[in-house]
Amino acid sequence: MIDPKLLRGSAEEVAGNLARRGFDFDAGRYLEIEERRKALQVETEQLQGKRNASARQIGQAKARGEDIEPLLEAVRTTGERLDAAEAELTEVRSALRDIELGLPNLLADDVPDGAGEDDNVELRRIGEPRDFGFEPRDHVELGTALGLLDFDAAAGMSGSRFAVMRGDLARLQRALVQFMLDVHTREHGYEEAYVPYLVHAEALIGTGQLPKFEDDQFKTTDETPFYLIPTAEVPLTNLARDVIFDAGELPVLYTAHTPCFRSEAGSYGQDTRGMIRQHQFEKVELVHLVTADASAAALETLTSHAETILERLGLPYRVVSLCGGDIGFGANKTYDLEVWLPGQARYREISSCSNYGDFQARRLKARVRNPDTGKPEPIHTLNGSGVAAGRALIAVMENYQRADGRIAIPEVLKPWMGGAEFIGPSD
RNA sequence: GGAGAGAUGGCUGAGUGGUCGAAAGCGCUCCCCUGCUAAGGGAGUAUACGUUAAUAGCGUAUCGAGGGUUCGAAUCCCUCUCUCUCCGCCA
Repeated sequence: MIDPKLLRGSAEEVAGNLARRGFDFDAGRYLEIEERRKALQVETEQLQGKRNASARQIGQAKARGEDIEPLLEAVRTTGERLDAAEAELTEVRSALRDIELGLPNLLADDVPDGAGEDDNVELRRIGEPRDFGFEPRDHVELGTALGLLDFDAAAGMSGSRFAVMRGDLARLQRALVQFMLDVHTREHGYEEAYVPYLVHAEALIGTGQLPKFEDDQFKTTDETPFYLIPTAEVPLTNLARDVIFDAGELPVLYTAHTPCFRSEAGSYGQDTRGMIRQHQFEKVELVHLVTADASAAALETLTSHAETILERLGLPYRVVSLCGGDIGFGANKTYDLEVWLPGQARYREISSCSNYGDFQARRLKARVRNPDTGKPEPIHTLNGSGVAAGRALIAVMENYQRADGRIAIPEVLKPWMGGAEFIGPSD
């Protein structure tokens, strides 16, 4: 949520910033409703004050044993006027809230201009795509040939966009998760958390997935439905809900491994082959809760933590700064890490690291006490994948494949693979 | 799933219709006193919104959430959520 004070005071500037995303914010209409709200609120509060004063008088008169009937008569109309004003105020407030919840975050100044994916700016490339000396296969071919990856079985029970993994391939994904969690908790200072995978709508509103992206979520049919988390960002960031931190408590760094569930509405035909885009996938998530002045630097740190994983795995990748048109709803700035996939001969997103500024914090009422003023102020939140395990698995399969179809095991994963050198039939 | 009890400020805990945003204690902050320490005295100590140059005042709201009764609700009524105890079930 954008600071309402900023919206009121600088609606046109806000509209200008949001236009960089291709988002059309009708500042004039917003200000009109806001004016109405202000007038109604003043009126309502004056009437409440009048009513309170009268009630007090009546109480005192009654205590003195006086006749209160004339006083009651005097208040009679106040109540009706108050009810009417309150009803309209509620309506106007709700309209304002709908607008405010629908507004994406302001973009940081250094976000590149552009309309879509093609306008993203590559910042750096790390590692060289390997020269295989043979035509590299994609993960579907590799996994299926090994008998460890089975889309048909998954389709039989759950339909498309699910996969079954077996044996050493399933184990390799677990190894990736263990490796990532250990690096982040032991070397990067994160606290590991185990969190709910089913959350209420409020939690998703807090992080910005709702109300705008209802269609992307899976949810239950309960009267108050549960939503399956699309990312651990949701439960981890919600840990800060309604919290007022002392300045000394920040930064707080959380990590968690969870499955993620996405309905992938509107992505029909995209990435239908393989495990790139699934309804259910595993991810290790990183979340930072920081003070406002620290968030820009924290984005660099968080991104470097995700990069560490790719570097240790020996996977070639590049870092891209998303342009205004491609950046997510709640983020003010985003770096994507894209890993090289030999099977597709292109870089594909494996981590997205974003600074949300105070956007989520306002929705969550996540605050920090300013040590100078003593007043609570919104914290800043950041999150990034560190990294997506399903896609990391694909990347390892494709980058570590051998001519014989077996898959070498990256050095750092061997402790979790029983010391084996490769996945596949032994000779 | 069944039965019962509860939810009040940073914490403990009073408060069953009227000056209660809320006693008291603890904690915390500042000041005074005291030649260290301990003890003592005083003041302050929620959040949001509005008004405002103001983190000064003033107003409004908030005692789990939402609705209702009333001139007036922490207090009465309804619905919901959560916590605790017991029973059942269960990994």
